[in-house]
Amino acid sequence: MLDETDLRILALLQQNAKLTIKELAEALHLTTSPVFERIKRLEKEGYINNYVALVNPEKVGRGQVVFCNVSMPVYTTENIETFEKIVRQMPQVMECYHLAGMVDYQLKVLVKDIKEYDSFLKSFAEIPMVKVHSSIVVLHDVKYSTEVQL
Amino acid sequence: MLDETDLRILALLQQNAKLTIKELAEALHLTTSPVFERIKRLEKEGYINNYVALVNPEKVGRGQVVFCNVSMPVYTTENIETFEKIVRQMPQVMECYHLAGMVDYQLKVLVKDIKEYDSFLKSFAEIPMVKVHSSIVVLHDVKYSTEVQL
DNA sequence: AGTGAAATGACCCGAGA
DNA sequence: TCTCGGGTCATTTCACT
Repeated sequence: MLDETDLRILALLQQNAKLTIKELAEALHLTTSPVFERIKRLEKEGYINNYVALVNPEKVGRGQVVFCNVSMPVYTTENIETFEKIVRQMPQVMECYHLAGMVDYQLKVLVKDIKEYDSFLKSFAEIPMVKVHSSIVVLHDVKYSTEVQL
Repeated sequence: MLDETDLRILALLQQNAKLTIKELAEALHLTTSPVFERIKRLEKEGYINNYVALVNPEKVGRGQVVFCNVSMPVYTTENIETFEKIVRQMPQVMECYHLAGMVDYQLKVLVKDIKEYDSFLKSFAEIPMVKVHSSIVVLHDVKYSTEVQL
């Protein structure tokens, strides 16, 4: 599937998507054509999902992270589907995972401050199939990376 | 600080960093020069941290997410600094937050499977100032977004 | 799978409103 | 701050190895 060159391309583009094909080619001791074709292949085959700009949450007033743990008392396929669809549409929810634990879901929510989290929770309480179990406030971010180990 | 045009540029680049300045200019009914200058300003002033390729974790054998909750029994500045430095260097740890809760830290760990998480935990156990409190296995990902609400 | 070259198009920087 | 125009450089394709 992937050879050493592909992995190196992925590693470099995960760190900096603005690298030019020429720069990548130099780093890999190749010309631009094979690098170009490999990138297109990695995109087409789904190794690269997307290229994005990472915005500093603090600078745009979304510096507070809160984890929201919710449980689903009536655990049906329909409830699961409906809830997950709603969550995917909530812009404050950056991440959501279905857990094998005491609570069913964990949501990572990005807000301006605790006051804004309070109003988020109120709107969240309208969703009938889940119950908020607990909220955990983040004191500070230690690490945030989008770079998958290869 | 930021006007409506800046916010629209940030929103678009968060969704797709491969948009050309020309495409952005068309979307905003401007010419390329002001768009170019605004982007440079947003980068220089720290609104845009980075441009990255998002790699599909499943495709490269890192499809299993596990949350690792750890506590720090001896809570000193030195222990905090040392631990956070170690964590930032661990490639399996994608995210780490200092919490205001029952446990002191939550780590989001990306591994191939539970077997690999087991070996991660063993190496983690060598770190003297923390104690693994619990591990929560993810059944499936519901949402993962890097797009901050503007 | 790779090279090298050539056309197309994007980026970037002036001058000017 | 914006528009316009042009020089420079990157991307993309193609013929060949």
